[in-house]
Amino acid sequence: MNDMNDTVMASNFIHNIIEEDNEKGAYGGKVYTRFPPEPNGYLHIGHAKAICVDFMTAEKYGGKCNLRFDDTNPVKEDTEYVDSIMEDVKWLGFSWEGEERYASDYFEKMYDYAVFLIKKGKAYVCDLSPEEWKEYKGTLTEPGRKSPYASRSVRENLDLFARMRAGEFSDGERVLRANIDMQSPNMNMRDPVIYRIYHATHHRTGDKWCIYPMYDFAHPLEDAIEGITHSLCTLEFEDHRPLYDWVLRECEIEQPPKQIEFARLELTNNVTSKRKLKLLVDEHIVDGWDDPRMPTVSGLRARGYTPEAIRSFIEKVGVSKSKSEVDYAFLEYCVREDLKLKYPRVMAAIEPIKVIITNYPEDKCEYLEIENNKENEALGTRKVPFTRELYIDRTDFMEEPPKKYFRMFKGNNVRLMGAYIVHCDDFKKNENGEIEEVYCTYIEKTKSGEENADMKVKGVIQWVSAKHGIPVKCNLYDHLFLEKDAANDENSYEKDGMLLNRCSLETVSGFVEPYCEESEFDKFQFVRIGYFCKNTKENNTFNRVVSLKSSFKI
RNA sequence: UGGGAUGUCGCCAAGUUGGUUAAGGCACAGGACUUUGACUCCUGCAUUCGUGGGUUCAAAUCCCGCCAUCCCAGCCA
Repeated sequence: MNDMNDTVMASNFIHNIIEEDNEKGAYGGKVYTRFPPEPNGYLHIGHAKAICVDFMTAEKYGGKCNLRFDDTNPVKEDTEYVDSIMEDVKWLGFSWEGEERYASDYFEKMYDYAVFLIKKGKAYVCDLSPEEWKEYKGTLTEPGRKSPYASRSVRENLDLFARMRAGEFSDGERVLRANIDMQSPNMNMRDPVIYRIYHATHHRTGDKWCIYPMYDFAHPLEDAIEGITHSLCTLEFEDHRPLYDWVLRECEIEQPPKQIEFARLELTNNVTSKRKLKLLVDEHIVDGWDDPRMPTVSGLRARGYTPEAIRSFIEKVGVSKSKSEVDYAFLEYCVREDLKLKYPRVMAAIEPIKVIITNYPEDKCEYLEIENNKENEALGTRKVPFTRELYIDRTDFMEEPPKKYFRMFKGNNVRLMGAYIVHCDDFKKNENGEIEEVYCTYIEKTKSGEENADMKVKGVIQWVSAKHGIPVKCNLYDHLFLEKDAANDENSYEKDGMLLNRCSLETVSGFVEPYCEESEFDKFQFVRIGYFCKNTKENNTFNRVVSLKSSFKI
């Protein structure tokens, strides 16, 4: 259709379904979706997929998307989460249709529908306790038996249900069940509970209600009330679809929405379990839900990831029904891709080692003009102070270089990015045998534009003036590596059934270039460092994106 | 023989009204370029579509059997 110019054809089976619907004229060609979180926690990268799928599907077909808080369980939910969810959705760049919605706003209507079902003989009040119900409900392989209360008269059911609402019964004493089929091989269809009693204060309706609808009853009605056409959800609700359709049919909804399930997003070495993320916060392993190492939307934001990068990631991953786990490297690729031309780049020495240019005057300071982003001239230049004492990244110097190492080592020449070519003469170690200082001499007239500038050197490294550099603390990794990856790491340890990689929790102190007054440093968000990776294959290099925001946070 | 779903390169994932050599991206490898070993640019990377049969001139696509994995027995969502 409109993707002649799209370089990437994102795979998405939902599009096919919608296009089919549109051809048949279903829903009058309209597409109306919704993102329906339960306000009981912070959003993570997995939710980001749901958000993108819901909003982008609507966007693609010129439709609308609601934000709806599915607040049908007062004991689990809190307004605390509502704000953070709205903030995260907005940050991802989406606008929902009108005001945010709340399932609790439809409680009265839902109640009416329940009464309607009772009148049709499609729902009954059941007095069985949860324990007793277990015996009636059967198992996965054995059919269930009808509740002895299923035969109550409509009149009695109406009366009892009204009294449930009136608060005459205590929690758990009675429920309203859908009257469907105890023989069904689908457990969801064996007379599921559609209303239960909770004498609890709801975060929005307060004490107005003491009966609350169950998800399976409430959700299809919420969708119907809002005029949703395509109700997108994750795979585990596949078994619920017959019930979803049953509710809509029995409630005689005219243009019933269609539930479509897709696989949730899993990332390698990341957890998206609320329980585990909460553990990290509670145990102070991280500083909070928005710690830059967390896979939460707010964590990603703090880490310096852009909404554009996350959206493009979700699009590229595609939407299908096969359970999958996407390589974290793919997310990183999308972030680099988005950041590449967008932001100025500054130099840094994350694990610093001091370099002294012995033939450079002690009191001299040159301000060298360096491009902010070689690939995007529009980002201009900045002036970076160059002095006799510098810091370079520890990985850019080696006492005993392996074969193809062509950065700094004794006897070698390297280019200090944007500055001189220097010759490494010697180095000094401290009592622990660690490299303490490296001594170099700069080669004259090798600055950009000077006559010896084209002198060939194989290595180019980053540097920061020791006098001017700004100290930062930085995570060794930009996110937590958990579980599988940690299992391969000798430094990993277990915490409440969760494997953590110690390295991922450690921070190092380093330096970044000073902000230059004229250059509005707040726009310099990212430091890019190419260096020898200590933790993967030897001689392997990679480019790391570090957010200064996250660097300062720790 | 509970029910539902999924299985295409290390990771995602097109392709499923059967029709030449099975898209694309990530990762990886090799080369060119390079004042970031990045970026960019070339090149390579599944005779094979979970598996065994069958139908057919022709199957990843149709049929049958089998296997593997995931989900379902909350008065959670």
